[in-house]
Amino acid sequence: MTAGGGVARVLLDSALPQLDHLFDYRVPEALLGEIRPGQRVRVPFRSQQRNAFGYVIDLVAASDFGGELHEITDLVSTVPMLTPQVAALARAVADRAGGSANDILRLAIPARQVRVEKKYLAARAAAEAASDDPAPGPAEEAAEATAEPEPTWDAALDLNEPERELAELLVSGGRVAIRASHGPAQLPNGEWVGRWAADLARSAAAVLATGHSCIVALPDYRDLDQLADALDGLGVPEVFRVDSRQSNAERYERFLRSLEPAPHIIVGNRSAVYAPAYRLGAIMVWDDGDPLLAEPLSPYVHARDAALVRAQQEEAGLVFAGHTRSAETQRLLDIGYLREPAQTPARTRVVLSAQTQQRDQAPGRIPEMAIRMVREALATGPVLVQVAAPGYAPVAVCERCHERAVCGACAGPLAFRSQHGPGVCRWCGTAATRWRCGFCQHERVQLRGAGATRTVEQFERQFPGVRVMLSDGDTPITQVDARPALIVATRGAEPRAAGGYAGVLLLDGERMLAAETLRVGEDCLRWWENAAALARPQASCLLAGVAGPIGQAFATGRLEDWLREELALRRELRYPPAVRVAAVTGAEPVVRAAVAKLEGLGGVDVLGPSPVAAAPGEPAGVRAIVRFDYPQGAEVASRLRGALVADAAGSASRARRGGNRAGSLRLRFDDRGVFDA
DNA sequence: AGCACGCCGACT
DNA sequence: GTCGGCGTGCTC
Repeated sequence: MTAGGGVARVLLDSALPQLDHLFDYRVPEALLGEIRPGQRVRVPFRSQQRNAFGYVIDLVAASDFGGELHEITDLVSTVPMLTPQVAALARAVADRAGGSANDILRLAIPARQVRVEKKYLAARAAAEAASDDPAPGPAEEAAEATAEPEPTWDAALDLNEPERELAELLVSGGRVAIRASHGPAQLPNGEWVGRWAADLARSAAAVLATGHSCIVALPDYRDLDQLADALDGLGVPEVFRVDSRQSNAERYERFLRSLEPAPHIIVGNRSAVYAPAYRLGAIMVWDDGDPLLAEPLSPYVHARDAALVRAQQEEAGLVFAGHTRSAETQRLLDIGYLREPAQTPARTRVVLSAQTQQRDQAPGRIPEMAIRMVREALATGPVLVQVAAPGYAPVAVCERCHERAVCGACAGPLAFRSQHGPGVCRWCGTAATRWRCGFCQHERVQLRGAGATRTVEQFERQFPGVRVMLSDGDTPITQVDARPALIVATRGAEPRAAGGYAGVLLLDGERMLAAETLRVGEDCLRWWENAAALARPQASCLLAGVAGPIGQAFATGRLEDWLREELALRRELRYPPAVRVAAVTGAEPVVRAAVAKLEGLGGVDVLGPSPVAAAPGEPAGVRAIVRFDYPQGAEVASRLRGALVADAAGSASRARRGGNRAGSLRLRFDDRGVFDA
């Protein structure tokens, strides 16, 4: 607009959905040539006096905004913190999930630390002054990116042929699902990690060796530790760790270094998928079925989905690796979006003992076959015993025939407080005062599932003189040594053993399978498989009390057989991941208005709205669940987002009168627990 | 979020 | 005629 003056398109820091678009500002004379895309700026907003912060997304010659432009007030920092790739990613991911780009940027960009930044910039300036050939700054990335990639680190290590081939496939945009090998691996410093970590580290290193960056996202810090140690063992430089345990200063320093135009490896938790990466070659996600990879903050985007979007946008490779496979990953394999490389991963021998359990009459007793296995294994090393997490309701079975006790009215699960008292149906609430087994007419139930502490006591009695340790959520153990011992662990809290376990016993499979969730089967396979992977190569893993297709799938390792059946069922019933879902919550009229916007869209159906319990500090509202086919995703998200923006306008005045803004519209896409109680 | 604008009822 | 209630909508 102004002659000679550039126009900056700015994304403001604001959680308001109405402000989630670009605003144009004039670049003042004093800042001409200084302002670059990605920088943080201060701008006047809604009056000349009040200010807002934001990121410069683009610089253009003229604005197509009708009104008069204000001028940028200040340049906050010369560092272009928001790379064009991350900006595009935030926009696309937010659009897909009905959220604001700002919500994603909060995960992508750490809080600025002025001291850290000054120190970093000073060190860089000094390095440039000392060298004839100044290192290019982040701003020159675009120019640099057109040059041929030059490996900064050539593996002095012995990357073998399959690893190099995989890396080549990935950096040219290949997408794969990998079942990782079971068993342990020893690092040069003598430490033991999972073999999966050593293998994944080599794959990431192979990507780096091609001159590309690689991002690896893992669910929790224990996984992260193993991968970071494995990379360290390989002597890979330029590994940046991103996790929630770092101090703000540390995190910001890593972030600044990852903005530099040099290939690097990012190892981090779910938000690592948003990290800046020079010349991104591949994104790897470990164990994508782990709920920790689902972001708990709005717009609740799962790292898997963000990785899918980012790999597509940057034409980077994509790896979903794990001992097991999520239904989502299986679906992507089935539709041909992912490929499975030809390989036969090492796998622990699995044995089922369902029959033994059936004959075992005493409640809560450890099956005879399991006792034998544990005794033999204890002769050579530590033995892992996996039990259900505390808080799991005990399973009620017929005392005589061991069939599950179900409600006479609706066949739902019965909850018993004691062996003798009456049961209550967890689905329909009917009290089963005179329960009778539907198979053998016996009248008494037995409660299965003892809890970790009781299991410890049982093993202490059964194996006098043997060390018995407990690792649970409250007091987790990370690692145990190679000496014989019994380690009782709640699922997910299993320590790893130096050299691997001599035996693994999965004790509460039946009880875990009784959880009333859509994903119970997938979750169980993941818990069992991850425990089995902790065994040493010659050892075996015994799963007690589980038969049927899921037991077979686990015993043979052919998880895909079970997953395909499961997916077929979900397709039939329109459950995710066969379809996508969005939960629409708020006051009834608001939810109805939002859902009404979807009328006439094919491939979309709506469940509800139905009342939901009042959240703390909120009045009871309603929730509708929208189910839609994948191709409708963009349209559904944009229409619901439209309803959200409209509601936000009204909600301000409602809040002034009513006191709070309760009842305003909330959206949540692809919530894995949306169908669970 | 705040703040201006604008459209109805009650007043000097 | 004008003042001011608050619902509606915009913020470059």
